[in-house]
Amino acid sequence: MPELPEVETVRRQLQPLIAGREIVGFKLLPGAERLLRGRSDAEIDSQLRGCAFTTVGRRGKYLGLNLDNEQVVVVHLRMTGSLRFRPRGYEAEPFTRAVFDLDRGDQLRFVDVRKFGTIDLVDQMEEAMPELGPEPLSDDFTPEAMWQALRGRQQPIKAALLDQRNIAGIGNIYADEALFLSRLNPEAPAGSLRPAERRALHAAIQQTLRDGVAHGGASFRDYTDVDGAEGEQQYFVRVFRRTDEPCDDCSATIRRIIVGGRATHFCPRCQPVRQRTRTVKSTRPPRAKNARDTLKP
DNA sequence: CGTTACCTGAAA
DNA sequence: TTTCAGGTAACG
Repeated sequence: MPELPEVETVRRQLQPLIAGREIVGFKLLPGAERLLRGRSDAEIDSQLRGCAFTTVGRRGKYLGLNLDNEQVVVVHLRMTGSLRFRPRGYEAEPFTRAVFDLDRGDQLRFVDVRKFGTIDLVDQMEEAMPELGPEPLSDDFTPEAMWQALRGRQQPIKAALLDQRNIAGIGNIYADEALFLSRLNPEAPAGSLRPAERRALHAAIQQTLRDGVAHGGASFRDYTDVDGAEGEQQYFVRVFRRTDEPCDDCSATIRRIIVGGRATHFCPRCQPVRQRTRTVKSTRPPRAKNARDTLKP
């Protein structure tokens, strides 16, 4: 469920709540063994006990809860995970899979209906993550950096945006929204974007992610913040899960198709399939494209 | 590259 | 009863 804006919202809320707080215990609830990828909660508990949280970082959709012993708890919420900070005596919640017991009786709970989420304890955050593309809201995410990640790819631009090795943190909501804002057809080959389209996409990615953060993330189904409250971004989406509604900009009917195995929402009038610029003059097969543009760096 | 599996509950 | 879901790894 949570994409970059949702995870960033959690990061911002969590840090002041847990910074300086000591962990007095960690436990896994029955049936949630996969959460730790095979490690036992007894092992994690013994390592965490007596440590205190310091800062909270984020890379893509991963959260890094830093500890004062230089280790880091890396959390991925996947589809339905959420972290809840709850004061002493707060009622139990369904689908709680793991609990960090803190000093003064407060708890940090990992709640996750579908049990896809993960928690790792490592020395460096990178140890718990695959290779990820650039952070789309960082200073070094320039239009050139974006193009470096997408050039030469034949896959649909929608699929390329969802691939965390290209750009980190974009998921299904914000991919559809960024493509709508930049007026790009989701099925256009990623490597086919022209310079003006690249600039538009780059700006749209940053705008849609920043809007998402500003509205505290999108709660379509399961996402909640550390207090269990919903975000507001679902009220501002232009196409996502608005199938058959009229487009805000042109009133054409928003369509839903499957791209890269994921539901994809777009306006067929605002985001048309781009016409080929070259006209076919003979039956001779077309020449190969510029080799530089088809080679992966 | 697209498809399937991982899980479980809500909505159609 | 069937379909669908803010994600990703492992398939073929």
